[in-house]
Amino acid sequence: MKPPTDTRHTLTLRDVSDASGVSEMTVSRVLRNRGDVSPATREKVLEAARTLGYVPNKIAGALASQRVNLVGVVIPSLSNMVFPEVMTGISEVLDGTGLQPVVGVTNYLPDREEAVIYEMLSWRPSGMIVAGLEHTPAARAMLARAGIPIVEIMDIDGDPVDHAVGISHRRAGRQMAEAIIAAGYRRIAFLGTQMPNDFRAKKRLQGFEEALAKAGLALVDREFYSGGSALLKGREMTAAVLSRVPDVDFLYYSNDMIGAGGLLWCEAQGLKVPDRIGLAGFNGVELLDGLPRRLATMDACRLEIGRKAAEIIAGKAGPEKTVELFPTLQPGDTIRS
Amino acid sequence: MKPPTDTRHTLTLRDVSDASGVSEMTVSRVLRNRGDVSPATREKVLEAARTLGYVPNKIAGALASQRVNLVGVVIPSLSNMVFPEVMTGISEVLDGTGLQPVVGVTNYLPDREEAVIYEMLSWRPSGMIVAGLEHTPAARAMLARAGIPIVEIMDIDGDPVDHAVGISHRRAGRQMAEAIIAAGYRRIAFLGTQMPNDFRAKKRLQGFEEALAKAGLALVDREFYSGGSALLKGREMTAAVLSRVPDVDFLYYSNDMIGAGGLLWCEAQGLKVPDRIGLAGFNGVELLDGLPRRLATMDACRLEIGRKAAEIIAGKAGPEKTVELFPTLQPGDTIRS
DNA sequence: CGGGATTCTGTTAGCGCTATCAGTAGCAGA
DNA sequence: TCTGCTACTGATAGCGCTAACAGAATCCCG
Repeated sequence: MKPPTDTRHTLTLRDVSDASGVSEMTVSRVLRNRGDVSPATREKVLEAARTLGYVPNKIAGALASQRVNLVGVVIPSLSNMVFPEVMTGISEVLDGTGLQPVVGVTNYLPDREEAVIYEMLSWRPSGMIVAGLEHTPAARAMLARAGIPIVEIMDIDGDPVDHAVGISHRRAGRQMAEAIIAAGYRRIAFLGTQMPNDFRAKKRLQGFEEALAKAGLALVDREFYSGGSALLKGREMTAAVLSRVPDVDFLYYSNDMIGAGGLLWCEAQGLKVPDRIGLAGFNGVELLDGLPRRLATMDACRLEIGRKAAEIIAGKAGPEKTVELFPTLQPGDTIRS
Repeated sequence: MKPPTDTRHTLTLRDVSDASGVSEMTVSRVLRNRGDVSPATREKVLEAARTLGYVPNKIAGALASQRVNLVGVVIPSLSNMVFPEVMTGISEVLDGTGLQPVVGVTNYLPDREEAVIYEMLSWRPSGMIVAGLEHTPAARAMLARAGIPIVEIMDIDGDPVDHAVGISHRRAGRQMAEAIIAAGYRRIAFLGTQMPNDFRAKKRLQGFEEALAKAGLALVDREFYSGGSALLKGREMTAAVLSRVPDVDFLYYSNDMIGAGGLLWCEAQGLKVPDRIGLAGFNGVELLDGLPRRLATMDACRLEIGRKAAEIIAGKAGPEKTVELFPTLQPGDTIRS
């Protein structure tokens, strides 16, 4: 066993093979734990690899074996609490499988999404998990002919490329509206993000308005925002709505953060919640547990979505193409009962 | 120009070359925008690539060119607001450069970090950005001999492998303590995470206690938590401290989320903030803007850290090995002035 | 109008690894 | 002793792409 050659070129299998006196092939086998190698040889090789500080080149390995242990995950944003939790679910399941998630962020921009998908596919991952069902035609086409499992997550109201795991946002909106109406609220306003490409928020609003219409009602006001601290925006928007429509009796927020901001504002104003005014959000974020009063919400099954999607990629799932999850309404303390 | 061959094998340069009647090399040149190609040929090739739906194989390209446009980013967690903002800074700078960040999450586990670093290095990225200065010896060694720029971020109190960009957490803790003492508080408690591997929180506490000691003071109480909703934990811990030490007059939290929880709790209890009791957190998270009263905090320069780190990787920075940033203390409304 | 530059395209030889198959021992059973 | 295994190791041939150079075609200017 020769001493480590300390030249400055990056190490290859060849260096380990030289150092341990066996063929490159045998080193490769040891390092991948594949095929039979005698314990003595194995030890010798590991020792050499360790002292050299050898790190295999997966690029070459992947090219040779036509196998890449990467799973592309394409999501719109990391800064709202929802996707990190999806990631947690994905990691949990992938952890044992040798598969590794690689995250790409699109900022809700379709062109950016297309670019990210292209970039990821060019690394020939073993699977792709993409948020949403709406993509550019080119992106859809690329995914369709990639020849790997594709899972579109979060939403099932639409036509998936391959697999889909998620909830029906339209139905979620409808359910919330029904609960609100059943609780006797009648002058209802909507407060949400001004994001042309947040299709899921849009579908929730659609479902919500459908259910209102069915009950002969319509939104008495709506208010949109974009950017900034969601909590703060929630306060501001709530103030705006209440000054425009003082007798509004329910505020439906497109997400929990602005809802929480609204709730804090109402409390500070001394408005009686949920009697004088009711509130509801969407997502079921953990943050709500810490608020003085629990905001009504609907959990989006984020962890479970991540898990199921990863199971499909890992080949641990059944043959169903679409997995629908059912969010539960958490009435909290902001809808009267 | 032949019609697309619709066999089910994945496309290669060869397919595009066949379809467009030029050599593979020329196709490669067109697709990478490198070298001179006549406009006519270029158009022909692009057309063929487009209709075939060709996606280049970066694995092969990277192996051949010995260049990988990936930057490994290793961070402990995605679920606290701090790292997403660092990511934003990184993406901002990397966006124009052709470099792409790849995120790995360690959950504050050193062994996990070592594994993630190994995995990433095996893809031969162009650079690595790693949170923190504390790593396993093996991880440090791998980074040191990877032959690529390494940037350790967030913290500069220690010995970097290569570059470091961050703030001095020890100093941050000290500064906060000095401000608190100057404001006349004397019975000070600390509330933080029970994470043996959150070295930065630990350093802040050290600095904090040093400054207290210098003023002849010591913490009157300390309370730790792990897991769960930070906001909720903040409430619970605050309640616990106040019941144990009723005359405590300042609460120093290791992060803004638990601080916010504590603040909400104090308000709900009718405790006079900041006269009866003062509060401070750490991080400067956007969320605080939405609270009824602004928590005193210290921003951690997250965006700027991300930007500077990316600039170093992209070769857009000066030669300095360590970049120290200086957080500013934001007294908010929870320290008396 | 010829030498040399310029523009464009093709040929060749790997990048560092793994799949595949071909050995070489060693050993049990006939 | 020979056959037939099993256990182990090595030689060879790519994976799909790009660097580097070589050649062909065109152009420029004195």
